[in-house]
Amino acid sequence: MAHPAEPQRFTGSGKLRPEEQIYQEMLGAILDRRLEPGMKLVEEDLTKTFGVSRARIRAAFLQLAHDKLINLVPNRGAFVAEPTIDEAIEVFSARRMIEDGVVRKVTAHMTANRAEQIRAHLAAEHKAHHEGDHRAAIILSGEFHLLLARLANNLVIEEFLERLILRSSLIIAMYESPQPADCSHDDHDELLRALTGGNPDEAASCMARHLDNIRDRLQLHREKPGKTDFASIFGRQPSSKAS
Amino acid sequence: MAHPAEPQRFTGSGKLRPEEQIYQEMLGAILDRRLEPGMKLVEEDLTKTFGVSRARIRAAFLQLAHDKLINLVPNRGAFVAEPTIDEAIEVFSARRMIEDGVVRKVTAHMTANRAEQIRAHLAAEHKAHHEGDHRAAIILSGEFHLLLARLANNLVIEEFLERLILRSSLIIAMYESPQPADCSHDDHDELLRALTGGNPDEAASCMARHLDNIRDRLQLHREKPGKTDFASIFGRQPSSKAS
DNA sequence: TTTTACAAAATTGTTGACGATTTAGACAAC
DNA sequence: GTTGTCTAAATCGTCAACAATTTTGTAAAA
Repeated sequence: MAHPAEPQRFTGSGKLRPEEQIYQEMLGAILDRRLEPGMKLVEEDLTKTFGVSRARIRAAFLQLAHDKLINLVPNRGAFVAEPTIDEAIEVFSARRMIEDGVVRKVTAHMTANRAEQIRAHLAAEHKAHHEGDHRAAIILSGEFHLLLARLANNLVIEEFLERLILRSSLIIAMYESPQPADCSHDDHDELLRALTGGNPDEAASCMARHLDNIRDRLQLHREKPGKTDFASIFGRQPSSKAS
Repeated sequence: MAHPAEPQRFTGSGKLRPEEQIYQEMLGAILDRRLEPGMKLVEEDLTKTFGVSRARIRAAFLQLAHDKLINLVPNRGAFVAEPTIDEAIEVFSARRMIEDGVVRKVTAHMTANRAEQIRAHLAAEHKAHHEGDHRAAIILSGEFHLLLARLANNLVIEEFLERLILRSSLIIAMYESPQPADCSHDDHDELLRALTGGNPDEAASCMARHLDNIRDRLQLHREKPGKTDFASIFGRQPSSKAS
């Protein structure tokens, strides 16, 4: 059940059609927060940036919208998605479900080689954290979860989790606490111990705790400050004119 | 945590942009097998059928390709996806993982009202099966799983499972045994008992058995007959000319 | 009969332009 | 100071035509 070489990273490097190229590029930008929630994405600006036609940009938009990473508003354009609180809760709940199965499978099929892969990744995480490279730390933290999914040997799950991790990235960008308190790498250490311990139940509960930690560290109680949010006050989205 | 009214069905009926309209239409066609694996989808034919421009068709193609329901081959066009055996195995494996979590959640939060919803659906399934309406039976069978996902109260999971069920539909179309032996509605009965029994472990193992049943009833050992498949014989895709 | 070469048809890929809608700014009225 | 109205700019939505590629069909050559 070995998998062929595939673009397993967010930032694909192999030669792929410009279409996919742009999609990957924007994925990367969302992941490390160069694209912030709510940003307007003007088609013509993007054409200049990437040197392709509008049709190409449009195609990339469709893909991103399908993953809920941007919102496509008719006649208004594309905006980087602003996940609601409910959405955020559901995303983390979904991750708990998925990753529960993932860690169980990984625990059950652990080998020395796989353990070493995880250890190597953790080393990179610690290094980034030690050097104060916050951006790299965030990206590596996401890739840790993706690595586990890959070790679960299921491309379907892997791709799905990749999208959820990207959405998580947007959620964290919107709702993170003032003080980062990014101690998740400790959770990851604990996770490694559980994964190699051979007890699926323990590994699963460890992952559940970890995801709850991330979620609880967010400020999922009030809307993003900065703009008076009538949408939440009146319980409707501001997009549609009165019907 | 109530959810707003949303298009929870494959065949959306609310007024939506023609763009989405076509997408939903083709989803429906795949679900009840009017579109068979491998069929060529010519853009201009579709424009006449739906009365829209090629750009629209193209946009719909992108979405479908993103869900792995069609293949987009450069300069050759779009083809209804032909899931490989490995893909089929992974899809069912993924469903086992996801639906494990789903049934556990549904079991834990079962109410009289929810049980009644399931019962009503099962009645419809039995009716279709009794009347020999094979097409309706297949669709309802898929929607049973989707109903459980909806009762799990997580739109993320629900949408993901919807896509997996559609892929399953293609897989079944490719690899089903000569004799349908469509006794899955019995499995669904058993599942209802487990779900209302209050024991999550039992419900989960029941669902796992059900999905294994479906998978094992398929002929996942040899390629689809009918056309000599050089791609599998020589282990390479037929798209590229000799390099 | 089989293979090769070439031309014609069908199909996809790309571009640019035009119309429709929304947004931003200016200015008058209250 | 706020509100309402209008015009101009920016931006998106759509379409049709053209170019590039692939597929099909035909006929000549081995």
